[in-house]
Amino acid sequence: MDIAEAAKRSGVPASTLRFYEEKGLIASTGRKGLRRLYAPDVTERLALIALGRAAGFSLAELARMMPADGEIAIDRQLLEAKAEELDRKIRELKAMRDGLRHAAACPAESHFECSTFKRYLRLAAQRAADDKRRESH
Amino acid sequence: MDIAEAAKRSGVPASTLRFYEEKGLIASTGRKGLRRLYAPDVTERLALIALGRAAGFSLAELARMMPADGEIAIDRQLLEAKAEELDRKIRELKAMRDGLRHAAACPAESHFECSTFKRYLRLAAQRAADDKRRESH
DNA sequence: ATGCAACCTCAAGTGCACTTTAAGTCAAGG
DNA sequence: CCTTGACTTAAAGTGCACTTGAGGTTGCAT
Repeated sequence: MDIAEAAKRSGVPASTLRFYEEKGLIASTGRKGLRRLYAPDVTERLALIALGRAAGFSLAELARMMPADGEIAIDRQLLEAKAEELDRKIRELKAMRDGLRHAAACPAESHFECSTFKRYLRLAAQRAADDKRRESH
Repeated sequence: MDIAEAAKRSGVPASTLRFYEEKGLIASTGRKGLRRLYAPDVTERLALIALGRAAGFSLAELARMMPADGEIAIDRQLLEAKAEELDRKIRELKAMRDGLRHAAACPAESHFECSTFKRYLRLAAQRAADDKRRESH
C-alpha cells in the first residue's frame, strides 16, 4: 500500500501520516525508492489513534500507550489509569450535558438565579479543582 | 473585587482573566484607576467557562453561548444541539474506556488479533467517519 | 510625600496538532 | 527515453489557548 492508498483507506491525509511517523505513532514497512509502503494493518492503528484523540489523549500519550511493534498496551496499569481518567471525563460531560439541557428548558430569566443551574456549576467547579489537584499530583 | 482576588477565588490566572475579557467571555464592572474591578458573580461565569472547556467547547463557542449580560443561553436550540453533541462524545468515550479496560485485561498477545478489540476499533472508526461527515454537514 | 508591589497594555513567545510550501526525486505510462 | 504527476524532505505557517516579557502607571502602606 502506498501513502495515497493508506490515506484513502484510513481517511487520514498523507501529510498527517508522515507527521505521525515522525512522532513515532505509525511506521512504514519499507520504501519503494523514496516512497513509503504500508502494511494493511496501519489502518487499524490509525483507527485506534483516532479513537484515542477523540477520547482526549495527546499524541505523546498515545505513542507511549501503543509502541511500534504492533503490541498495543504493554503497560496494563497505564491502561487502567487511562480508563479511570475517561470515567471521570464521562461524568464531567454528563454534568455538562445535563446542565445544558436544564439551561435549555429552565424558565428562569437569569440562569444565575436558578438553583438547579447553580448546583451544576458548583459541581463543575469542584471537579475542575480536583482535576488541577490531580495534575500536580 | 480586584483581579488578584478574582483569580484567587476562581483559580484562574489573572493573565487568563484579561485574555477572556479580550475574547468577550467575561467583563469587569469598572475600573479603579487603571485596575479592573469584578462583580462576585464573575466566579460563576468562570466556573461555567471551565465546565464548557472541559466538555470540549472552544472559547468562541462559549462566547456565543453566554453573552455578556448575564443571560446565559439565549438560544435554546443551540443548547440542545450542544447537549446532543455531548451525548455523542459520551458514547465515544465510553467505547474508548471499554476498549482500554478490555486491552488491560485481554490475554491475546497482539490486540490486533483479538476480535473483541477489533470490534471496538471498527465502532470507533465508524464514529470518526460519522463525525467527519457531520463537520462538513 | 514617596516608594513599590501590583496592576496596566501591547507584543511576542509557547505547545500542540497539523498543513502548506518550496524545491527536489522518481516510478510508470506513452 | 522522456515526461509527468505522485511522491520526498525540511522548513515555515496556522489556529487555538494561553503565558511571558518589556516598559509604563498607580493605589496604598509607611
